[in-house]
Amino acid sequence: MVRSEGETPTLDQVARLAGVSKATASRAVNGGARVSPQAQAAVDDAVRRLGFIPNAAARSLATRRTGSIGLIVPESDERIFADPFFARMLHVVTRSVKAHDLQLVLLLTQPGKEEQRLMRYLRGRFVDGVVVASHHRGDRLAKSLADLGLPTVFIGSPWTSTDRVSIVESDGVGAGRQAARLLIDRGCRAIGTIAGPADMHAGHDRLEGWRQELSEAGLGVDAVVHGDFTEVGGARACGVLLDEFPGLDGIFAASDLMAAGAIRELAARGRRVPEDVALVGYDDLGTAERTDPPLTTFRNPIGAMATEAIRLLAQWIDEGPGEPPRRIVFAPELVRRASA
Amino acid sequence: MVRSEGETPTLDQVARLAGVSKATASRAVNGGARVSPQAQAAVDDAVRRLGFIPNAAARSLATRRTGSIGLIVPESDERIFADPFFARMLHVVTRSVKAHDLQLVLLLTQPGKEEQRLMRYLRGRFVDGVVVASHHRGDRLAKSLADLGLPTVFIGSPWTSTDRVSIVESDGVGAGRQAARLLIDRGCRAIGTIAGPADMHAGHDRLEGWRQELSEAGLGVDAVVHGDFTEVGGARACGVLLDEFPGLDGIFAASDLMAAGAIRELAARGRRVPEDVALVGYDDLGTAERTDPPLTTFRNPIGAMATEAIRLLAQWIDEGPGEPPRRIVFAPELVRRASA
DNA sequence: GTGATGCGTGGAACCGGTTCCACGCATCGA
DNA sequence: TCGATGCGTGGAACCGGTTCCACGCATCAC
Repeated sequence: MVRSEGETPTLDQVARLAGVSKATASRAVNGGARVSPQAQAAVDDAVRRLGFIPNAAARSLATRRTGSIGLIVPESDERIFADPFFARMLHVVTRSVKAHDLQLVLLLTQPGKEEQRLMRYLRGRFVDGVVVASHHRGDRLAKSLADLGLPTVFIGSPWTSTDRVSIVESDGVGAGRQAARLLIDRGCRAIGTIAGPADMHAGHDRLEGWRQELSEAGLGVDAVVHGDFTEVGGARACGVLLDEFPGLDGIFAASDLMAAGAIRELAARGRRVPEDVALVGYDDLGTAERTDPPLTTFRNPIGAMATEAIRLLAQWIDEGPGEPPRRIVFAPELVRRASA
Repeated sequence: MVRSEGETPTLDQVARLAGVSKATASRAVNGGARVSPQAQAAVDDAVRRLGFIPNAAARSLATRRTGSIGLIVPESDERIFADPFFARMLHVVTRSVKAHDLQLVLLLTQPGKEEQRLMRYLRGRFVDGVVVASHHRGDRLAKSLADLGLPTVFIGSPWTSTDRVSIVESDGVGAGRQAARLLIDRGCRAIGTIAGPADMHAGHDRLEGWRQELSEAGLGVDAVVHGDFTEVGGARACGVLLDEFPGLDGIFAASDLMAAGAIRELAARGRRVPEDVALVGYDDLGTAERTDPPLTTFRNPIGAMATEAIRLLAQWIDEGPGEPPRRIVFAPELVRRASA
């Protein structure tokens, strides 16, 4: 390289070395529409010789684009790391973001807390848009983001419904119904559920579907305990459930991690799965195959949701929201194993 | 707010509304050195009324600062999520970065792969500096970053040693020595080790210390198997070790996760811990307390290292590297529990 | 009363790109 | 031969801030 140490070459230098104007150099660097082959070659050569990389800030300032998007996860980091849901999510998002040639900025925030700080960051236009995963009831995030006019896609429906953000979600109600139906069909008559946190849609919807199906079948819907999507919480919830409803013969847990906890608790109390109590989980992210017995569960379409979310966001950034913002629903797929 | 929807107010508008020049408005917005109380008040008021937030790109362009730093983790995402090391690291880094009023950009890359893409990003000056955690032998990262002139702090020593990056590390050799000494002192005479990956300093150093201490004590140093820092890998390594050296009465595992695997394998073979085989781990990030028996281990000073790394980096960004870049070593602390 | 000092201020240059627009030139159909 | 067309090009404005510097004015010591 020609340039001296430490100095970052500018487009001006490239242009001069290539013997063209800054304008032409800029065009050549960006794909080269309306640039003659000779000019293109000269610029390419100069870029190589100088080791030129466009300055991000300057480019952002002119184009009003940063080329990066934020992933907001309003969740404590303990949960983020404990729950395979997020690992899987991050994995897919990372890959998908690369495919669109974007940079991912991970924005971890405690739910509800530090919203000021986050919004200040977003107002500074550090990112072109955001994906929000794991929304909680109290959060005013959806409205704040919409007010900001920032392209936004939620994975999982936000509580404060607004028609100014796009949403990608899975059919939790349908899964809840299917789970209940499956337990009913195998002969269970006293069916309980370990629901997710009441302040999250994922918890709410699966519970709602379970309720609907049982009600229509004329069965009781009182055996409900809310867990926190962790294994320990699942075990505890299962204990509470069994104390109150000793005759339970079927349980739907809103996540595999909680189901795994339930299995432990059931084993500790000498109840066999599925002979004494049939168990259905939700997620199918590895955990379900490793429990004993392996869990009958629903495959959470995280991959599809995350991919679609990034696609929608990229499209929105490029072409506008496409009136009105979209809402896309994926159906979780039942995976039968031994637990029910 | 006065402004119309969707339009972002600029400093120019603030200045006009406050009846001062752009220059004065800028000074007032940034802490207000050399600004009269009246001007300050007028600007503050205008900022509030317009809802002004400085445009990040423009500010970056002028100041040559972005206010964000990158955390590079050259590791597959499975490991990142499986190993509590990273969870803890990310937790501390996040908090520490906030304290310095910086924004964290998480840069996950496969070790060795995609270096082109990463370096292109970094050359674009999206971040003011980087912290690198978990460096592998093959990576040319240290040299590339140094060549770039980007403020860089490694957590854990890089292989390609260069004096142009700062390093924060823990004393792995010392820990290895202490572990060996402890096993010798409790009477072990056939001591093996499940080392970390040979391509990582964390693996190499702890092994080296173990070797030194045993050699000086006149004991054999042949019982070495390399694991991959995972639980499954630890169990497998332990199996190999026991097959080759059935008389083993002490093992030093370079991570608690691998030690946990070793406990499982030992149990499966009917060997009691610590009666038949004494076991020392490394990390003490929760895993060690939950094994049966609880592990004697070393507290990996991740919190201290991460905090110090961010502090060094922030200082470097503000005041230059402070000839020459620093190297800081923390001593892991022995935590005695039941396994040895 | 005078010159030195210092503070608050605004004009203007600057950071490093992108893009509008006008212009010159070659090509083409009539 | 002439005017219309279109392509490649460069000058210059622009994105939205920060900061250098010169200037006016009040204060102060002598």
